[in-house]
Amino acid sequence: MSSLHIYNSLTRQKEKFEPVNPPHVGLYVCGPTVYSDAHIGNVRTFSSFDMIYRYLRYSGYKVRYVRNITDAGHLTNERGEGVNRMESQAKLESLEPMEIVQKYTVGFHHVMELFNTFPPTIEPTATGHLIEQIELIENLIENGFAYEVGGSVYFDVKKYNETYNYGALSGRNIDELIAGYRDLDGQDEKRNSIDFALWKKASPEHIMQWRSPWGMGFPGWHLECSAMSTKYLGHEFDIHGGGMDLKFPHHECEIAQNNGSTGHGGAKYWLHTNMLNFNGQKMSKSLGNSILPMQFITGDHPLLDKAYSPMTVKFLFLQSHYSSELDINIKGLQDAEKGLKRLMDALKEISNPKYHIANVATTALTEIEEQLSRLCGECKTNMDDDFNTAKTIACLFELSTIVNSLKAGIIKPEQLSSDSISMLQKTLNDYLTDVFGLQEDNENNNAKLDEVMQVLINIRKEAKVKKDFATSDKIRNELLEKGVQLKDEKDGSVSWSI
RNA sequence: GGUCUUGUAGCCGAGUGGCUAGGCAAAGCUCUGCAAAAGCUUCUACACCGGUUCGAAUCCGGUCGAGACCUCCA
Repeated sequence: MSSLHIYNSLTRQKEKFEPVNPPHVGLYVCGPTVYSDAHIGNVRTFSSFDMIYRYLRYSGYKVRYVRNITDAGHLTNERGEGVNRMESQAKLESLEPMEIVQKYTVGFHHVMELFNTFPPTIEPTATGHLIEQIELIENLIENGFAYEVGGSVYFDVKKYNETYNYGALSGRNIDELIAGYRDLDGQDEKRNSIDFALWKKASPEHIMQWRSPWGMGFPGWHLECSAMSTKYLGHEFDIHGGGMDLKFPHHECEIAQNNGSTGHGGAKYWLHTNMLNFNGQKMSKSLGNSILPMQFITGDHPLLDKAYSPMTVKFLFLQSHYSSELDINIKGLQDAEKGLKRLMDALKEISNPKYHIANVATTALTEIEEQLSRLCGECKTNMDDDFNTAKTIACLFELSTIVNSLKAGIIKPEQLSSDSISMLQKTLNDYLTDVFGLQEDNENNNAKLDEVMQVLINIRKEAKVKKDFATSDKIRNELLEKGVQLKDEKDGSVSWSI
């Protein structure tokens, strides 16, 4: 079906992508915890997986894309007294926990829509799958990989490691982990410091707690993803993704839970997207320097010089590889804005019907056609190589140069058959629109505004005919001050853009 | 401390041992009433020191620097 190769974190090498059950592909991505606003780093991760989802579909796969919503809250401190995140934030804001969940879920969806990402095909919540999670724990206890102590249940990592390899994904070994934990106190109930909670007993004041065979409590941090990926994608599925920061312990624990309960590790391929920095500094909730997506869009942040559209930010992401760390800064945003405009202008230009006239194909391909054909083919080759969007974009820029040369008359229409023109248009459109999910900022697509602009353009045209350049320049300059740029095109027409 | 990643031209950022990444910026030219846009041209780098090789940005070793995870985070 395709020659896609992806870098598998589990094996630490690039592998040919062979779905368990083609043409179907199961994709699971660890979603957000909805107890605060999603920040721009979250958006990078989910945009990356959106691109992956889109490209898999574009390649002909039928994808079930599951991305969870974590709404149950986790321990802030696994060794400590078990503060439920959802609950503490709720008290702070005097809201019901589920109100917070609702508020931030809606906000998250809104942001993802602004960034033009597709919703997953299933978006399960942790609280909606407590039965499955409890069943999973019972299963693990039965299989001897979990033990109950005083109303809590822990995963027995040492026991697990006798049969499986805890650390296969993250490259850690349990002896070192135990050694590393030694100086930390409060390992009261656990058999070993590295054991992790599957179910945590809740104290009476916890608002979010549920009935279980071990008493009232709440599920452990890693449990929901195992339960829900198994439920919707099966014991063995194709791709599991998430941010690099989840590799350990979260994904390592997930694999352990999967193996311990089903005998299978879950996903065949593990993908990790890398972190986003701002001005060279790590962006994180704990450092308090995270910029919210809406702040980019409004420009309302002391570190930003102006507003940047979601598409500009997304394009900046796509210009680097998903597995590379990316530093976001003003210069980069400005560059991305210009670069994206160049590509979108080229797409708009080549979509003009005037290029799509029946052109007789010559028997031999012209030099330009050969170059064009090569570039279009390379887009796929590059994407098949672990979703190399940066390289693909480089090809698209080169295709744009062909479009612009055509527009400028440097390349003559005779040099390109209508098939070549179609291929050029299709490639730009497919990758920009379908695979990358980039779109025109809708300000440019207002019909009424265009009518108004035509009035101004006509007045200016008349002034120009009369050689009244003072008036014509006044119109152009004052519009520019308002952020609208007029361009006198080669063919005598005038175009405008915001 | 442990595990891992990384160091590429003014900036960002791809790079499969030998062939121009690309974008932005800068300079020149062309086009234009002037602009803008666009086209062409120029600027050609791989932290440092060794090694392997006919040949290394790419592989290996070391040094120095940066970062991530090990603790809530995508």
